[in-house]
Amino acid sequence: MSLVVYNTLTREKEPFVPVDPAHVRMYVCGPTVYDYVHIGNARPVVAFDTLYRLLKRHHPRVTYVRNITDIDDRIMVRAADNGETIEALTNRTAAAYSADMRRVGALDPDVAPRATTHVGEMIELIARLIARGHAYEAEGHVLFAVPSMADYGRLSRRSRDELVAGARVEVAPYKRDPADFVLWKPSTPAQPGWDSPWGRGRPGWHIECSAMSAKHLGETFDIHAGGLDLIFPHHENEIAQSRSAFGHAFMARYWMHNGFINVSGEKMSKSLGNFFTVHELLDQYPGEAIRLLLLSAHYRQPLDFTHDGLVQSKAILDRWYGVLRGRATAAAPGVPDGVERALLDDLNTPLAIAELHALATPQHAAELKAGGAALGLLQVDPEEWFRWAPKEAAASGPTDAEIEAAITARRAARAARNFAEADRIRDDLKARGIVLEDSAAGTSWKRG
RNA sequence: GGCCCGGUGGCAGAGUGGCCAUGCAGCGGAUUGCAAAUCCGUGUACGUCGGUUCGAUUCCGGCCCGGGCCUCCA
Repeated sequence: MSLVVYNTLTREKEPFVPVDPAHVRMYVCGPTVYDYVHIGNARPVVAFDTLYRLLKRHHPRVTYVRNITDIDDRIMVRAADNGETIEALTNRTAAAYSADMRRVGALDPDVAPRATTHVGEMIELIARLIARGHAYEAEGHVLFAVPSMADYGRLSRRSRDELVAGARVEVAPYKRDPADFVLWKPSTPAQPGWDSPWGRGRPGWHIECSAMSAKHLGETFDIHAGGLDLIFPHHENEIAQSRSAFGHAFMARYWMHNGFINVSGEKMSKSLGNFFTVHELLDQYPGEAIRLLLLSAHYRQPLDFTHDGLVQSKAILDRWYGVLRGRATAAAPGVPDGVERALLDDLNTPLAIAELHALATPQHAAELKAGGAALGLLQVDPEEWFRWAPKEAAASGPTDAEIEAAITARRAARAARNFAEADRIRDDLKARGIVLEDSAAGTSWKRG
C-alpha cells in the first residue's frame, strides 16, 4: 500500500515519491493573525494534520512547517482599531490559534515560523531575485518581473495575458508589467518597517513563504498545501519566487488544496461575514466533533457548514465512545487495513470514517480506537468524553457529585419498585441535560 | 470574458462500466418496570439530452443549474 495524492500542478492523482526518502518535508500556509480564525481556516489544518499523521506512519522522518503571518496590512489596521500594539495583537491571536487548533486535534507542526523573525531571509531572497534579473526596484518598491519567468501561471493554468485581461484592480504606475507583484514595499514612519537595501519597508505577502520554506525545508521539498483560494496568486507567486531565486525546476513536488466550507451554498469568508470562529464553536461543541465534521467530506470537496452537522458528528462520537466505554481499551497495534487504505488514497477520510463505523462493535473496540487514532479521534478517556458539556450548561448544570447522588437515590427507589420516584429523578436530570442509561452493569450517565 | 470545480436516496456523503457504500432521520421488531442506549430488519438514489457499449450514475459530447479564482482570502 502506498500513498497517492491529487496534485494541483497536474490535476491528477499521483503516487507520492519523496524527494528525499529519508526525510519527507511539507509546508502548509497558516493564518494571518489579526483575529480568531473561522472554521474554514481550520479545514486545511485538520486535513493536512491527518496527512502529517499518515506520512509519519510511512516515513522515517517528516518535517511539517505551518507558518504564522504576523505582518500584514490587516494586522496594522486591527491593532490601530484595538488601540494595542501589533506585537500584542499578533501574540494574543497566534496563541489563541495554536490553542484552538490543538482542541480540534491537530498536532503541533514541527516548526511554526513567524514572518517577522524571517525578514532578514526575505531581504536576502529579494536581493537574489534582483541579482538574477527576476526583480527590479521602482519608487521604493521591489517587484517581481513576471515576464522573466517563462512558465509563470502553470499552477493556476493561466497565462500572463489572461491575468492582465481579467484584472480587477488598477495597475500601479511603477509596474513594468501589469502582472508584476510586490516583493517589498515602503513603510511610512508610522507603519512598521525594516531597513533594507531599498529603504525602510516591509515584505509583500508571498515572499515570506518562499523564504521560510527554504530556510526550514530547503530550496525544494515535497508537499505544499493550503486552501483552494491560495492557488492564485499566493502559491503561483511563491513558485515564481522560489524557482527563480534558486533555479530549480520545481519548488514543491506536490501541491495540495482543500475545498471551501460553505454556508448556504456560499463560501464562508471574513469579508462576507458568514463565518463562525472555531473559538466560539468550541464553547458549544467538543473539538473532536468539529474535527469529525471537517473530516466527514473529502478535503477537496466543498463542505456545507451547519450546526446540525456538528450535532450529528457529536452523536456519532457518542456512539463510538459508547463502544469504548467501560472497556479500558488499548488501541490495537497499527491501523486497521480498511482505514489505512482509504487514507492512502488521497486522504479519503469519509471512506475511512465508514470503515470506523464497521468497527464500532464491542469485539472490535481495540481496532476502532486504533483507526480513530489515524484520524486524530477517539483518544480521550470515554468517561471524560461523556462528562463534556457546552460552556453554558457546564457552568449552570449539576455537578458530577450531584448526579451521582441522584443516581444513588434512584437506584434505591428502583430497588423498592417505586418507579414513579425513579422516573421523577430521571426526568429531573434529563431536564438538566443529563441522560441516564440503565444496563445490567448499572446506570451510566452522559451530558447530552 | 478567461480559467477551474461540482450536481448521488428526506439529509450528510463515498464509490463503481453490470452486484452492499456508510452515517443520520423515518418505519417495523427485539430488549427494557417504563425509558435511554444497543441489536435486527427496512429504501424503484445517481441534473438533463444525446453518443459509445451486450450493459452507463460511472466513459464521451451538448445543455441546464450551483460554486470558486482572475492580485484581501483556508
